[in-house]
Amino acid sequence: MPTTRVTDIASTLRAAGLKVTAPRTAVLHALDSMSHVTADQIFAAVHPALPGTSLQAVYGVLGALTDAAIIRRIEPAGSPARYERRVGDNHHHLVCTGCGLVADVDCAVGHAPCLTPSNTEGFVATSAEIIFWGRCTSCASSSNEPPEENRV
Amino acid sequence: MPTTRVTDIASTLRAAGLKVTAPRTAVLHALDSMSHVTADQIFAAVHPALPGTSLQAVYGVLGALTDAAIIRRIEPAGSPARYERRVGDNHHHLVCTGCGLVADVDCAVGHAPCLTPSNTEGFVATSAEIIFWGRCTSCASSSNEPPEENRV
DNA sequence: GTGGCATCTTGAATCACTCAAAACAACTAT
DNA sequence: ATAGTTGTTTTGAGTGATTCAAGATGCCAC
Repeated sequence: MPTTRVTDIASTLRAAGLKVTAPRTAVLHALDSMSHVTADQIFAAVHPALPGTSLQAVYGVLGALTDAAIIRRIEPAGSPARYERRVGDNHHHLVCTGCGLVADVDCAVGHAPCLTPSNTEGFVATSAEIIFWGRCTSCASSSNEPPEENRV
Repeated sequence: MPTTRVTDIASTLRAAGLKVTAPRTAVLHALDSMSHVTADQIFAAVHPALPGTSLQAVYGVLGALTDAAIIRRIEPAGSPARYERRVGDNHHHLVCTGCGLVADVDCAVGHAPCLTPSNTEGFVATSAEIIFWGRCTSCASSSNEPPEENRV
């Protein structure tokens, strides 16, 4: 469970062998209150408190944190990459075809049942990624049809 | 099973209410011999026979065919969109993290077992998309580690 | 054969992201 | 505490994939 305390953020970074910097702390802090957000949204959240921070720095931070498995990157079709702090469990995502909202889903049956194609065609599969496409509450009620290919 | 005969391609298009044009026929024909290919690759395949065809036309054709559910678009993270002619069944994909190769996988357990989050958080899920990440035969044997983040 | 409208061509623009060089700042060792 | 080393960030530019727009073309219905 991620926490909001700066000290913990610092030790998380250090544990991964990463230097503790203001942009990194700010990005991780922002990801505690937002989830499934884009680099732009994170930048917008971080910028007021840390006006010197550049968008490229945010990209760099997100890349480093993703490589270190501190955060997870998800890339639904038609959407810019989104990031979340929940890592290490096998959970999946619901994506609204109307507004692009993303929600978490725990794998319904514990450990991935149909998710073991193992050696098909010589492939060695190492992980499975599932995206459920549907409509979120407000999109489902507000309009029955998506307003003109309003994709993520 | 898609067929190669031009007549059948024409009737497929007409059945979807689409006009039968040279670019569309050529794209569908190309997709009979290639699968999981990018717009660029399709353009390259189509261009020699139909030199007047533009890349934008290929994008347009692919969009129209995708909307008409004649072809399927898959967008693995980090890869440009890929297209395949196999539609209407629930099959999924293996993507090689080394070279980007994509292979089909039939859902191992018939009808999507862990794939029914149904109404989580008010979401109404309509379809599930699975991507298995792994290494293809040649990438698995040629090198044990991916050569420097050689992502799709 | 002709008209109407979908489709294609041409050209430009956008979005999300990456690359590169130089300035800077964390951690390490003194 | 201080200086050095090296990883990060800043600034600025560039790229790939895709989309947008205006006008020309050509498919199909009549």
